[in-house]
Amino acid sequence: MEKKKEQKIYKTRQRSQILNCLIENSSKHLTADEISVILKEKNCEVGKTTVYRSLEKLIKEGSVRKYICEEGRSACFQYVDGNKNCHQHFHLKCIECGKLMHLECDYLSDLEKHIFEHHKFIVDNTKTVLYGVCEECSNE
Amino acid sequence: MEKKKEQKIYKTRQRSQILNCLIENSSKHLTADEISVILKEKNCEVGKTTVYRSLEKLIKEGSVRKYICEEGRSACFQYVDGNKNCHQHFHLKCIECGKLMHLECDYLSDLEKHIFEHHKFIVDNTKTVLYGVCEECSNE
DNA sequence: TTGCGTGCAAAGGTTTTGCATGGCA
DNA sequence: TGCCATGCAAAACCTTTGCACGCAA
Repeated sequence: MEKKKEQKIYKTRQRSQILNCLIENSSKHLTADEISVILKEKNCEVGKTTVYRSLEKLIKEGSVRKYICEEGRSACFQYVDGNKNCHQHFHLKCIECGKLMHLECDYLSDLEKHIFEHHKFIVDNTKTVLYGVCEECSNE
Repeated sequence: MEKKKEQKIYKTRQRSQILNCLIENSSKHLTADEISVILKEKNCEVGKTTVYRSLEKLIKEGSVRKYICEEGRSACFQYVDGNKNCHQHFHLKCIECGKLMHLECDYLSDLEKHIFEHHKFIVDNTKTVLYGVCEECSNE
């Protein structure tokens, strides 16, 4: 059966601190390890296993997204506010400095439409990151 | 010194078989492990270490590209014919069936231009893959 | 003969799993 | 009290590195 039995979700110190950390850093992609380090610095130590398991649940809930980052050695996570329509924009990530940019732009919304209409492909910008070099880094 | 001394490249059985394998599968993204398995099935066993080291050199030469794939557990590699201008197109990858599509399309070349002009970001479509769902999979 | 290439074994790094214990409801 | 959550340790993966030997030129 596809039906997975509803599981109750308990509210715990660890889970709220992980979520807080993601919210405070919602302009960035964080790795599981970075989350763990940030929390440790705040004296809110949380085991790595717990970080991974909490992220998994948050992803299922839809409040966090998982990205595959440039170096591919580790995944990155980012909070997305379910209320803001973060589905409507793309992300650019600089391969030099790691900066992440959210791109709100009509042209890009058209892109999705174009690809769907002309190439019959439904782009999922939840999973898509455009890699390249940002302005500052390209000035070097 | 930045100057790295020119290294001679030897022609070996392993290296040609790896390259052949990539060429024969140039419509797909292959992981290092998949390459190793394909070669084993052809009775051309090549050590994994060698696969990784050869890929590294092919990437430097520019005849192979490395992508970060969806599941993020392993990198994917793909042969690119230096003569065809593979820099001019994007790749779409279906997250359901794994199919990879090459998108030759003026609209998309404009995309790069747009992002550069309006957002000051140089997209590297060598590293960029658009994820989503292909036509066949979306019919299910 | 020279020095790059190969492959085994081991190391390194990230993520997952098993299991006993902790803690929310 | 019932169950989910936590965290340690260990396993599972992917990739890189060290080293001795193989082999192209």
